[in-house]
Amino acid sequence: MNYTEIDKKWNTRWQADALYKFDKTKIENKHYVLEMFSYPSGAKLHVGHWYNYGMADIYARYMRAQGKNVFHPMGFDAFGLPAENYAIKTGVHPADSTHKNISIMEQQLRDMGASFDWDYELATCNPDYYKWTQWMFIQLFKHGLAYRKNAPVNWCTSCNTVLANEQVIDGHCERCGSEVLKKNLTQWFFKTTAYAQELLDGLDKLDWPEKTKLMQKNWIGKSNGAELVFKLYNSDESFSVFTTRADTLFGCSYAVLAPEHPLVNKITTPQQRQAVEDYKLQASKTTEIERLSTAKEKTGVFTGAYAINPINGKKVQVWVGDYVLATYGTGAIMGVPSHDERDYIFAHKHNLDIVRVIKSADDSADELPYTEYGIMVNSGKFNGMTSEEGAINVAKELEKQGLGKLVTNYRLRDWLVSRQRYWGAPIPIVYCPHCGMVPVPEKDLPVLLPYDVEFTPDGASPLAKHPEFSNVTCPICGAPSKRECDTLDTFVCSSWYFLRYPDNKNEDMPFDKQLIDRMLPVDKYVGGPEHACTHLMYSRFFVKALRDMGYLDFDEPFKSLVHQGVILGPDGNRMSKSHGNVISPDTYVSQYGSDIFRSYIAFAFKYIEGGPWKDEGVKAIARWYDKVERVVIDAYSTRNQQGNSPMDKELKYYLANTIKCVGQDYQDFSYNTAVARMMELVNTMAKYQAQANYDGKLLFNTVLDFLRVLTPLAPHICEELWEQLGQEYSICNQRFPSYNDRDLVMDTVELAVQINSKIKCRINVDSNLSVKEIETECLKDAQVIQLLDGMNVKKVIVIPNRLINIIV
RNA sequence: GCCGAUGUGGCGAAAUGGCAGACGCAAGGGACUUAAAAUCCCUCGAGGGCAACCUCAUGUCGGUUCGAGUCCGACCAUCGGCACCA
Repeated sequence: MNYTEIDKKWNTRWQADALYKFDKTKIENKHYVLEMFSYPSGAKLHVGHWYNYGMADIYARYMRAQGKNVFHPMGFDAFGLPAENYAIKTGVHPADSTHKNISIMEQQLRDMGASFDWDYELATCNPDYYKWTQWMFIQLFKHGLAYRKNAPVNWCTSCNTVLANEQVIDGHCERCGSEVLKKNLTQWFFKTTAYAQELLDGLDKLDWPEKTKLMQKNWIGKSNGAELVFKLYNSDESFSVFTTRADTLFGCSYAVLAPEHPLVNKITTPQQRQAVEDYKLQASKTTEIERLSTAKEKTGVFTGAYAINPINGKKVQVWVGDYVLATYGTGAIMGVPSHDERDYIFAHKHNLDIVRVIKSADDSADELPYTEYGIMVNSGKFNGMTSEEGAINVAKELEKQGLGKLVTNYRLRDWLVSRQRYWGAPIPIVYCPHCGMVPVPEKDLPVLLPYDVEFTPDGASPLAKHPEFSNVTCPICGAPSKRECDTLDTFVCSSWYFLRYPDNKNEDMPFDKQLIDRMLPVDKYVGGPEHACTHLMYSRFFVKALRDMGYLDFDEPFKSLVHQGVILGPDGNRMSKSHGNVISPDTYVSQYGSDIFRSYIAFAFKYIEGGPWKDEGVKAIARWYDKVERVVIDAYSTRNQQGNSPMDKELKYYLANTIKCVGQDYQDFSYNTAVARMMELVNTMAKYQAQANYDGKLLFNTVLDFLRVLTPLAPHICEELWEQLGQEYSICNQRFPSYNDRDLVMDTVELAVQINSKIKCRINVDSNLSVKEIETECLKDAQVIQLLDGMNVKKVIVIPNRLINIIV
């Protein structure tokens, strides 16, 4: 069989016949299968694409064969830095390179033979898409979920743009690896923190990998504690600190404000001003990396001011220190050196008091700092209380005096969405000298991204250098105004694309609510785990926000999620040009065809784990398909042969077992075992054919069912064989076969016989015997009697279909 | 440092607490062939024994159990995530 020719033959026909067309009239039976869409790079599809799209296609085809109305769209995440950086390097405009890449990649994806319905294609860089991305922004803005603020933000020195918290990995830019600085800038944020609790609670109900849910949970970082008010000594000013350990408040001997804390300037005494100013300057110049590398060193400067410990009225020094984060809690902490490691180091270095106020229950482990929970001491009327009780009671006591309250804090920050780059969706806001921030009226959307822009990155937004774009009149009062010239983070575009697919041609709305409420959530979402705290979190935020604004009626975008593993280079490193270890699927596909290639990657790896590439087995899979062809064609030629064989029962068993196991495996993305089961069946069919005078009709029917089972994995080959067997087009419309439970039961079954848990022999018993009967049968067995040799049988454990354990 | 995952033949990997290594690859032997390819058959965790068989083996050490790759505890190694989050 010429596999590459049949790829073409059938793929062309399937596309001409629109075989994978989603039936919009039967939404109640829909099954939405989605793979994370891809970035249109100029390169050819790589092994990773095949691993993601090819393998998920097996699932999609299986669900089709189960009678589901499968919705399986594909599109492109087309805005973003690579195209822009490519443009800076080569001068090719991002719009041109992107559109070209999309058409190349689309063709490659079509050639893959996956069951996408291309009618629903979308690309986020097209105005008819980003019009609605902008619309989303405006809705969020109107509901107070998009806002602008000046804050310390992450600045990538090489990309010349700000980054979201989620895009900073170990102090480096996730995209280019350059160092990230903290800068105070006015930027746009989405209020993801408004949904912190719901994002956390919703995780329980999701069929997602536990690991991923845990990552989101940790990222959200809920922590219960208290805010306590410290009044400044001889002043009307005060500040709050956040703590989870209000039980240690009696041990507080100082307080620290973050360098960016607004109160620092107000309270610093003239004598300390110079030192504090110097310290602040130095802190602002520190990169994330430097802060991390000096993590253990606790620097700081005394402000000269004193505050009052609210629980005991003690006067404590107020310091500035960069180990306190401006962006978490209140940007200020109480220093309790005796019971916090960092405070301990800080106090030691700066000669501050260390007062023990918690004791361990058993008087052991009394070294300071003691950071565990324990019993309160030196704490006035709270003495003797446990830390758990104390943390709540101290806060409640202070609450009575208006000096404290219990609060919950989250580590999650609001999502920074503006970028100082060109190739993204413009933020639809106008700044009017009279009216302030004005959203672009919806009828004027999209705010088109102009083509003729100077997009060399120099830290300023490229659009600001385009006067026709940036100069507008205020939509409200008509006064000359300026447009917002930043663009949106591409993650904004990808946070709602799954909502657009089902209604991708809608010109009046981003999507029709009636439709979307029936089409969503996505039933099976497939993509890499690297998006755990970015795309997957942002999308959940979008759905919840849209729900609260009344645009849809469900809570979660992705009901069930599967992460594919990563196929590494043969050297065990991630495939990359710089490692020189990139494997191209094309070499294999052009030699063996797409079915054999995807069968190989299905068989050779555990799907969710992946692993280093190796290709020793590709030939073996090709050989296996040759064998399949031989067996199938032979079976066809003997289909009318009358006869019977002692193997009839065995053949039926293997068919039933294959149908059962492979169906389950397809559903579980356990493709390697699915292939193994089908190999067993083919081996059995071949063995059966070698029998004299076998039942040709039985074999032929077995072959037909086998091809139905194999189709999701190898649709082209199966379609070709199906035709050769004179069956009606198309096998892709055939139902997945069912099996008879009776066939799964063999007449007799071999059981291992253990004596004191050691296997001694095996016996064959009738498979429908009860546990009791098996025991009797076994103890009657001559071999067993001999092995027992008159020993005293204490107990017999029978595990049906497995073994018998005789305890003597 | 904290959280999580993983660890099984020469290799990829299988195993609802129940015969460890399914299914393959590679390797070796054989059949067919003038020969090769293809195909088919056999062997294939380690060690011991003429043998029927025996002993040891799922990172290490313990534990629970009639029975542990699987459950529990401690440790080691690798990978991933978070990391001054008060």
